[in-house]
Amino acid sequence: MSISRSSPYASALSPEFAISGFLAQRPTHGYDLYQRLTDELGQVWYISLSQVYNILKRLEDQGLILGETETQDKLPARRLFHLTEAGQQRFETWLRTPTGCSVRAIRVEFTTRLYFALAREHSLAHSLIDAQAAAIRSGLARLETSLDELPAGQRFNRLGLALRIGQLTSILDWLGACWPDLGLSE
Amino acid sequence: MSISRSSPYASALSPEFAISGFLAQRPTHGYDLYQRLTDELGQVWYISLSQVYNILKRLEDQGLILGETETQDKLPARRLFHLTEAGQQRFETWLRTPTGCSVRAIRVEFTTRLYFALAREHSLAHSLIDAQAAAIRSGLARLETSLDELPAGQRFNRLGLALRIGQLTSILDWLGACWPDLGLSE
DNA sequence: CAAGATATACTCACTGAGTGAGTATATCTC
DNA sequence: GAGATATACTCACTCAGTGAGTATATCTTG
Repeated sequence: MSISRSSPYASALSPEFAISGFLAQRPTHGYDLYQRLTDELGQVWYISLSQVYNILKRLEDQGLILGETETQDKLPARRLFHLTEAGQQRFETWLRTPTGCSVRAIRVEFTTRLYFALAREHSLAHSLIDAQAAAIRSGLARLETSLDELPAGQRFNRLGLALRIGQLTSILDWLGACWPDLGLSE
Repeated sequence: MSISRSSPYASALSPEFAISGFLAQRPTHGYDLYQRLTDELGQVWYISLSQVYNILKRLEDQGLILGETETQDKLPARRLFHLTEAGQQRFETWLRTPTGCSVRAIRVEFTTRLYFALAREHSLAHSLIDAQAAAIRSGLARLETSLDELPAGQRFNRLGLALRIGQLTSILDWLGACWPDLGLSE
């Protein structure tokens, strides 16, 4: 019911904020959320129907969403979920906070954030892109320093670092291109 | 004890094969495995000590490894693990099977495989790199086809695909450079 | 030389990720 | 009229990953 201990996870590695985002647009039920996730964010999240229900259950237990059963004439009953005050606030905060510098986090979390920012206001999306690019540039600088400091003998760790640097650089390029790609250039 | 149902996971997204790999080199205990993971593969896997023990427990339950308690004079007792026949075979198979085409899988799984291949025989590592590059090239071709087929209206999914394509391309570059980087050119 | 940090070695209980099978009805298709 | 597909959700499970706790031995430092 309530959470005495806050979640141990960064927890943005699951589509829970995507679900919150859809619910922020309008209340809806699990089945529909699943469809929207696969239709609109299918290239970002690969998720199963039951996973959607798992997340809904957790969010409800944590008091971030609330569901009410709605019976229908012919079709199965369904539970309409909406964000609570707490859930709304959590989502708004998330929407404006830039992602950390892990490749996976950017690939899925930032992309999701961008999606909802675009649906909200283009200017928000624009500032998110800029902030994210800045975060990556500083992350890259740190990684490059680590690489310089890693002794040449640590061949394997150097290789791993080089891979991460390449990945981040390619994300940076993508960020630069994504504004025009969305057909919104200035 | 035994597993009636085989694991539902691709399961190479956890460091279990890294652990198996160290055990294939010589039997050892959890604490040492943790240290080797962080020292030698620290840029690939970021793992906690208890997670190592979790994995050891699972592998033992699945009959892939076997532990024997060894008491020491002054220091705490420890459990020396070694691969069973099944575990040995599983590792050898894994070591020779190229990774799928997900960015994360390549970043962590392939890199781990390369590490153990290098420790074994350079020629094995060489053929792994070639096979992996080929797998990525064909994955890239598929993604590019999908991108062509995605209607222009699906802006967001197109963007997601473009990101993945960029990531894979950068991995491909890295693969091309990694042989010389290891100081083993030719 | 005693107090405290660090190293050795592992256990336990927990939350959350993710899967797959199952349930039940309604509508669409051939 | 039979069978596939769509709507809508439940349940039980395995595995990922964290954080706190236990207990002893050795190293460090004032």
